[in-house]
Amino acid sequence: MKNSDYTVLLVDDEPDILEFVGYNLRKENYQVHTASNGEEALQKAREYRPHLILLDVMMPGMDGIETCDQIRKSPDLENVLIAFLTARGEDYSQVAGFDAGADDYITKPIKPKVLLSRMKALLRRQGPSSNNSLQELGDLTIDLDKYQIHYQNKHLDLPRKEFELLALLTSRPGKVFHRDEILDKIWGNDVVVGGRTIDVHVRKLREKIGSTHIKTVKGVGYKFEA
Amino acid sequence: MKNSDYTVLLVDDEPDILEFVGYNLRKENYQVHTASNGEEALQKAREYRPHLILLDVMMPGMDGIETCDQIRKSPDLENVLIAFLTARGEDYSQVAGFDAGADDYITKPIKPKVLLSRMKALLRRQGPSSNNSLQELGDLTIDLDKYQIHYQNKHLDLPRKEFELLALLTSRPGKVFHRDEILDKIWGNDVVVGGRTIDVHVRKLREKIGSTHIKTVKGVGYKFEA
DNA sequence: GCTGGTCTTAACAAAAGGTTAATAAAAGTC
DNA sequence: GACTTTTATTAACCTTTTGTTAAGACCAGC
Repeated sequence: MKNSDYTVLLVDDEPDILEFVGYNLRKENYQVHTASNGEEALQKAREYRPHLILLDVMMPGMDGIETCDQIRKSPDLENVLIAFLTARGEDYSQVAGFDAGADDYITKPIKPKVLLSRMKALLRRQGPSSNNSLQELGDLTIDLDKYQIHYQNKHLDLPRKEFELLALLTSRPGKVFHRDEILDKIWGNDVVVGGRTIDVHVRKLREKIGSTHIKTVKGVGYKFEA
Repeated sequence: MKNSDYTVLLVDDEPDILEFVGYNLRKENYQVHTASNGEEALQKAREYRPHLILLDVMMPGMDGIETCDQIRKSPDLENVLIAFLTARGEDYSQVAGFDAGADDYITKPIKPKVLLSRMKALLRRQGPSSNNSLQELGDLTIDLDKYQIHYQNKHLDLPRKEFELLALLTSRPGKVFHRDEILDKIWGNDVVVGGRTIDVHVRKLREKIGSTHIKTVKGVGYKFEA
């Protein structure tokens, strides 16, 4: 895996740092995005899915620790690497940082060689792993491989039929699936089940992911809405 | 995973350091072994298979960098975590250390809180994915070459089928493998075995590595979870 | 050909999931 | 507003799938 395959999100409120570090990273062919505060960091992390986030601790508004916390709480981001940047010798925040789930801690003033070495070590350890069987729908993430969904920061295993039904509906958000269509796709043409079977599964799903997502279209069928 | 599940090898030529750091680690319930030079470190690393080696850089004879190098060259040890201990501000050796394959770099004087936090971060990250013939999954290490696993500080030889099954499941942690898929990959398309064969192997595995790791997804198959 | 571990099978037990049926509620029709 | 049709909700029931066990078949190494 080459450096150019890695995306780094650089977060600092000082433009000088963004420029200096960004320059050094780009020189090594890393894909670099920047943010200058915690909120922006979260938003860009979701947008660009970086492999590594370099996160300044001291920032106005949401500081680095809190940002890190938010990231770790977000199921779709919880596996990203996070390295803090901070002034030397702040032992307390160093500990707090690791407790918040940081993977490394790099002291300012930043020396490019040291930074790059540490990054290499971190990224090497991470190894190549990516999950593109994920389907993201707002607060709901569906992992087709794992038969698992993330909802409100929780992982939830679903029974087979429920999962298949949800996966079907979410495969084309907004589209109404006729009851017959659902029966065909999930039960098969030949299998005959009673009229209320689908409803029961829908109900169980609604119990788990809230009743707003799956909408009834009377006389027709069901649809998923984000 | 508790601290007491982790084995740490502490290497320094100064007895004071060994005692001071050793005391602090043991207080946190880590399993600690010590060595006072590079040769001893290598030998004890092979003997105890630590999760983490804390390695002083400046030592008489074989220094830390070279020791690290030797460790990384040794196939059975190449995946162990290594953190260097050294006096502050030696940037050159810091870079050299990472180049030699270190995972972290901790400056003396050592502050127990900082050390413990860094260790925690390192050990936590060890969990997901690494790509050699050794696969590390938290408290479980799978050695594809040796048909052997390492679980809770013990080496365990597994029968072929059990091992292959485990290796398959852990090749993509979290992914559900359908029973058909398992049969295909381990028994081959053409071989026909009875319906309970997989279950029996799963049961034996669970007997050996605990029942939490391998999860049943009813109607679908099995998955491995750290 | 023994021998000891490994693998498969078969029978039964247990669990989990799926379906049904009865009833209530809601939406559509006239 | 009364009637009809469709969907929601329950909980009990039943089916399917998996867990467990022990016995015997298999196979490699000696």
